[in-house]
Amino acid sequence: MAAQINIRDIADKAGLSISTVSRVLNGKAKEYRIGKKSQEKVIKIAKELNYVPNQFAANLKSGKSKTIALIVPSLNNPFFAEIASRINTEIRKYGYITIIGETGEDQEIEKKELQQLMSRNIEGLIIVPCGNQWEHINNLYTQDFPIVCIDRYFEDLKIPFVSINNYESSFLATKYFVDNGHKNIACIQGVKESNTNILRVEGFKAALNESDIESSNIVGNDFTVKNGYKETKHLLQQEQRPTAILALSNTIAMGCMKAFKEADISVPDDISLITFDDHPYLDYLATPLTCIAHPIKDISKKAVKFIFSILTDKKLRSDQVLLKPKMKIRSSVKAID
Amino acid sequence: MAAQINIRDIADKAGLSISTVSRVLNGKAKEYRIGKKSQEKVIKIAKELNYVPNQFAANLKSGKSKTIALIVPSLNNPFFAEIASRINTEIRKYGYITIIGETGEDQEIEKKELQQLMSRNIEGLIIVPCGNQWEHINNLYTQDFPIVCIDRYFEDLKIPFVSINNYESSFLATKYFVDNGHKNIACIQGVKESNTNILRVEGFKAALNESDIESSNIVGNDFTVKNGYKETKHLLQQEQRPTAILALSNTIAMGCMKAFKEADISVPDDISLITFDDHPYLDYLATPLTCIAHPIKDISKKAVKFIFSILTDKKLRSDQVLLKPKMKIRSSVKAID
DNA sequence: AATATTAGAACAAACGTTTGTTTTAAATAA
DNA sequence: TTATTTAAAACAAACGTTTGTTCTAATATT
Repeated sequence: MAAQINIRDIADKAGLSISTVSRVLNGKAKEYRIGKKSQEKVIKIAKELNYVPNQFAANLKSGKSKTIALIVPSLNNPFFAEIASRINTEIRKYGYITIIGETGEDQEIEKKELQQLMSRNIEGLIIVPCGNQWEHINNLYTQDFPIVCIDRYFEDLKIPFVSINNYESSFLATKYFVDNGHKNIACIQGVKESNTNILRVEGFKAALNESDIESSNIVGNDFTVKNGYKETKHLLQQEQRPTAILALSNTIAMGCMKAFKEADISVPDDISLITFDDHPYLDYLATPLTCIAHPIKDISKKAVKFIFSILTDKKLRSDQVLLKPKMKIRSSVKAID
Repeated sequence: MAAQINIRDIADKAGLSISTVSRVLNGKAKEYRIGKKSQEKVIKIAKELNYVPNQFAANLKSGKSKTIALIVPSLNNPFFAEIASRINTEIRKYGYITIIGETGEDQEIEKKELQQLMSRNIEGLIIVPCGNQWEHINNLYTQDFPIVCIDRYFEDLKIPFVSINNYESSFLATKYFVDNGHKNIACIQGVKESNTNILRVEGFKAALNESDIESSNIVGNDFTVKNGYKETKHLLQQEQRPTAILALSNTIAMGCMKAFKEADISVPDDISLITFDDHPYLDYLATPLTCIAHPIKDISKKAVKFIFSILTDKKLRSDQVLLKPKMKIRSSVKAID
C-alpha cells in the first residue's frame, strides 16, 4: 500500500504551512484570512495528489469520531435491512458513517456489541433494543450519551425513541377484521415482555373489547418464523378454528403462511391474515398481504435528525415520538358474516 | 458524556509510566520484562476505572484501524442484505468491525464512498462493484491493498473475487426450461456491461444453442424492478409471446410478477419463470419461484477469510473463486410440449 | 516619519496511543 | 572493589491532524 499522502505533502508542495493548508481544507479560509491564491493553490494540489484526510488523526484531535452506531436484531430481516439502509444513507449525509451491530435478538450479544462499539468512540447510538433489560442502555442515557431507540422502546424510561403507535396499529388491524365480520380472531405475538408486543396485544384486546368480543386468542412468544409456524399449526387444530389471524411481525406471518400451505389452507378464502411490517414482496405473495406499514423512512430520518440535534445542541432532549401507522389494504382479508 | 479515562490516568494511579501501562495492556509484558506486581497493578486499575482504549490514538500510531469496508449496491435488496449480515458477522469474529457503504448502483457514488471509506483507514475492502469501471478498484489492488470482489467481478483483471459461476447458472436454468419443453424463452437482463450479466447471457445463449434453438430473446438493461416490469410488458405483447422468462435478478423478477399480475397472467400456467437470487419469501409467492441460489454463506465466509489471509500473510494472493450455483426447484416452471 | 492597523501566514502545542531507545538500580561476575 | 550484565521501567519521538497564538510584511493613519 502506497503511503497515504498527507497534509504536510500538500504544504510542502504549496510552499505553505500545514496549518494554512488545514484551514483551507476545512473551509476556514475566510475566518483566518488566507489569501485567494493560497487557497486555490492548496485546493488544486489537494485534488492533484488525490488527498484524503486521515480521519483518525482528525478525530483524535477533535475528539469526534464522526461515527454513529446502529444496533438491530438482524439485517436478514427485510424490515431491519430497510431501516439500516435508510439510516445509513441519512447518516452519510452528515459526513458521518454508521457501524452496524447485529444482536440476533440475544440480549447478551447486545451488551457485548454495545461495548465493542463504544470503544470505537461512537458519538451516538440508534438501537432497536432486543429485550426487556434496559440498564446498559439507560446507563448511556443518564451519562448524557446521545441515544435513541427506534421501533422498540422502554415506556417507563426517559430514553428518547421514535416508533409507531403500536397500540393503534393492532387496534386498526383488529377493527378491520371485525368490520369484515370476523369474530374469532387470533393473535400470534412475539416476545411477550417487549413493549411493542405488549402494546400491540393491548390494542388487539381493546378492539375486540370495543366490539363486544370476549374470547381473545393470543398465542406465541417469539418474533420468528418458527413461532409463527408452530402457533398457526396449533390454531388450525382448535375445534373453533379462528377465521382471522393477526401476525405481530413479518417473520411470524411467514411462519403462518408456511403452516397454511402445509395444511392446504388458502388466504383469504379459508382464513384471513394481517401482518405487521410492509415489504414490496408482500404484493406478490399467493395472496397479497394486508399489513400494518411502518413509515420506515420517516422513522429513520427522525431518528438520525434527533441524534444530530443532541450532538450539536449538546443538551439532552428526551423526545419520544410515536408516528401514525398505516394499514396497507391488499387482499388477505375476506368479508364474512 | 463523562471524559474517557486514558492510559495516563492509569499510569498516574499506578505510579508507573504510560509506556509500561501500554505494554501491559497490549500483552507485551513478557517481551519487555515488566514485573509481575506492576502487571497486576495495571490490570486491576484498568478494570477498576473501566478503561476503554481510544482506538483512534492507537490506530493513528499503529496505522491499523481494525476495520473492513463492505460496499454493496443496496441493503434494501434482500440478497445484498443477507450478504451484509453474513459478512458483518464473520468480520466481528476477528475483532474487526465492518463499515457498510451503499452505491445505489451508481458508479460515481461508488467512487465517493470508496474515498470516504479509505479516509477511515480501512484495512481491507469487500466490494460488489456496480459498474464496468474498474480503475479506482484496480488501483487499490495494484497498490497491494487487501481487496476482494464478491458476486460481481472483473474477468480480465487480477483482482481476487468470490462469486458463483454465472455462465453455468443461467445455462442450468435455461436447460431446465428446455428440458421442460420450452422453446420460446426470453431473458431479461440487467446492466449489459456488467460481467455477471454478460456471463449469464452467454450461458443462456449457449444452452439455447446446444438445444438448437436459434432465436434468442434478450431484452432489458437494468437490475431493477422497473426494468423487469417494462420488459415483461413488452414481451407479453410480442406476437410470439415467450412461454418462459429467465429473470437475471430478484428485482427483475419482481417487475415480471407485477406485469403478470396486471395482465392477469399466472405462473406457471400461462408463463414459466426462473429468477436469480434466492430468498425465503420466494416460497410464499403466488407461485413459489424456482431460482438460482447463491451460496451466500460460503461466499461471505470465503471472502472474509480471504481478506484476513492477505492481511496476515502480507503477501498478495490473487485467488479467483467461482462457487457452484444451485438451482432451487419450486413450481414456477411448467412442462409443456 | 513614526506609529498603528491589518491581511496573510507560520509556529507550536496538543489529542492518546505505540514503540525504539535509554536510564536506573540491583544482581552477578571479574 | 570495580566492571558487567540484567531486570525493570522511564523517556521521548512519532502518527496526522486541529487550533490558539504569534510573527511578518504591507498598508493605513497620525
